[in-house]
Amino acid sequence: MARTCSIANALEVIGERWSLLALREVLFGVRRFDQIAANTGASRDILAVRLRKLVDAGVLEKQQYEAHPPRYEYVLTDAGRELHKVLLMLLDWGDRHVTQGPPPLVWEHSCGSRLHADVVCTSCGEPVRPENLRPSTRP
Amino acid sequence: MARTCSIANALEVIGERWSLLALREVLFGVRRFDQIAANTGASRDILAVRLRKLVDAGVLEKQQYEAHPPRYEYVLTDAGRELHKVLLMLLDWGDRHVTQGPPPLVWEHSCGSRLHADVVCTSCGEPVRPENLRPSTRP
DNA sequence: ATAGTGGGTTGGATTTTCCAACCCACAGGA
DNA sequence: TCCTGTGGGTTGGAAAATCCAACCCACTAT
Repeated sequence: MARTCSIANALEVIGERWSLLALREVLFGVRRFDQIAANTGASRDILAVRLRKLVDAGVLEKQQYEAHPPRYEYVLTDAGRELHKVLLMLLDWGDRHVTQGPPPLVWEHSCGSRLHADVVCTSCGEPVRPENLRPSTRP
Repeated sequence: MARTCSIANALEVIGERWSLLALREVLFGVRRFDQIAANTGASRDILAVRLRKLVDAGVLEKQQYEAHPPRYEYVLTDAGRELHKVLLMLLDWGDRHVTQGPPPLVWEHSCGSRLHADVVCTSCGEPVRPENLRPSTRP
């Protein structure tokens, strides 16, 4: 039987094609269907399916911003905002190991510097390195 | 035109179905085709395609471990090992926002504690929060 | 009256994915 | 010798997902 783990569970929600790119756009402040479609390159029908699923999963919310005609825009829930860590790590990995040349997009941190993020162990404060971790299943 | 960014580039390499689960297995020390197939649930033909792509992309390497008959196992390259950060953030997000009940799988850090990771800004050392970052395109 | 906008939905073609079965080279046991 | 098992795949055909262009509807602005 396949291993149950929260990576697999997370990917059930956000692992389909276009989902993470749509969430990137919303995190960047793009809220509207047409702009999300244009900026991601997703086809409109699939994007509609993805956004519905993300709303159902509690990652996005539809907010009405106009009454007549009714118009909605997409905003992140708390759960959606927490995805910034996943996106940041993906961006970092892509910059280092996939993208040729300088990064086409950088993030700025409120401290004023261009953002470069480390993953550190909450207990000991040390940066996490792959050789220092191992999986263990719960009893 | 769609936005170019390293998130999209990264997803070109590792964003297809089963790729990240296969990499999770290799990071966990599972190296062989049959075991990766069993632990992920991927069908064998698709898994073969994914592993080939990951090898071509420089994320995995095939290493011969037996001469007659020739047998290979999959190991991570440096680029592949760097994906532990992405997987860790996905696991954390899944634990918090998708998985019901206690996490089915936890990681232990070499410092002895159950791993809980923070993302911190390399410059100022503060934990990164979504409201403190914004995208900026390079000139 | 006409054009444009926002947020979709529809139909049909194309691509992916799934699944079970098969293959091949070799090893071990009866 | 024959039979069984293992590791790492490949193949064929059915089922599902995706792509694309076109359409729709309610409204606003010109």
